[in-house]
Amino acid sequence: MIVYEGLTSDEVDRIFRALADATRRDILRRTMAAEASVSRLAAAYDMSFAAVQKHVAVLDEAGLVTKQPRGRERIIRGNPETIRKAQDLLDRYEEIWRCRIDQLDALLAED
Amino acid sequence: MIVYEGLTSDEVDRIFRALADATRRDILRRTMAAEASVSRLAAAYDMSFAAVQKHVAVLDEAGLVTKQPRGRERIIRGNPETIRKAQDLLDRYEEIWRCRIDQLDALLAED
DNA sequence: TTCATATACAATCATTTGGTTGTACGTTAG
DNA sequence: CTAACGTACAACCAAATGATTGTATATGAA
Repeated sequence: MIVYEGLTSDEVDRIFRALADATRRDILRRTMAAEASVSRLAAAYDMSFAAVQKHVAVLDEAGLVTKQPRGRERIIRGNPETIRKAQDLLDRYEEIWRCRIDQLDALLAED
Repeated sequence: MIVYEGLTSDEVDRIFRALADATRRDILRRTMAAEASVSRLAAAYDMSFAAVQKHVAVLDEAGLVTKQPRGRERIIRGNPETIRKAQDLLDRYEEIWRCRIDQLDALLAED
């Protein structure tokens, strides 16, 4: 069931859910600035490697980062394309609001 | 602990978490287009009134809608201000990415 | 006043989430 | 080859989420 921007409702769920955690947002920030391996990322946080690994998986399943094998490492990179899709979704809500205001203005202008 | 745009990390959590559910996004869409009471909203979904009431509460706590008493009803309106804040947050990630690309370009230009 | 409506809120329950530890496997360095 | 490193994944646990039903309270209409 396609909803918008070629995204299903579940995919949108995953994107916003992935963004709803401070650790994941920080991982996203880091990997947008520079690629990093999972273990490199894990070193930055006060939690187990497996926990960070899971956070990366959530971001990956949302399409917010990509995971590319390189030797024994997995290189994580932020994916600006999905960020853009999220922005487009938010734009729609603003647009809906503007339409309402325009209608109100039109109504008032009838006087 | 202020993070950005006058929002704490918890507040950002709440905004994205609230957006990570199709029913809540639909409530947001409706209330951005036109104000509605909780019972009016509840009539639109195949779930209990209490469930919809909870979804509205999640949106309210995130600041994505406002709840204003009017008689025995509560009038719900979408709040474009918080949508804008979420957009600003996403803008930052794109900006971080652009900086990385600029640095790469600069590096390549050194030849 | 009386009754229906709109909301609030508590208790409950199944599922998901965010974390842990432990084990296994592939890869690189010595 | 062996040892260390990086990752994958399963099992487990506490807490949060998304839904339910039931009860209480306030408002509006008759």
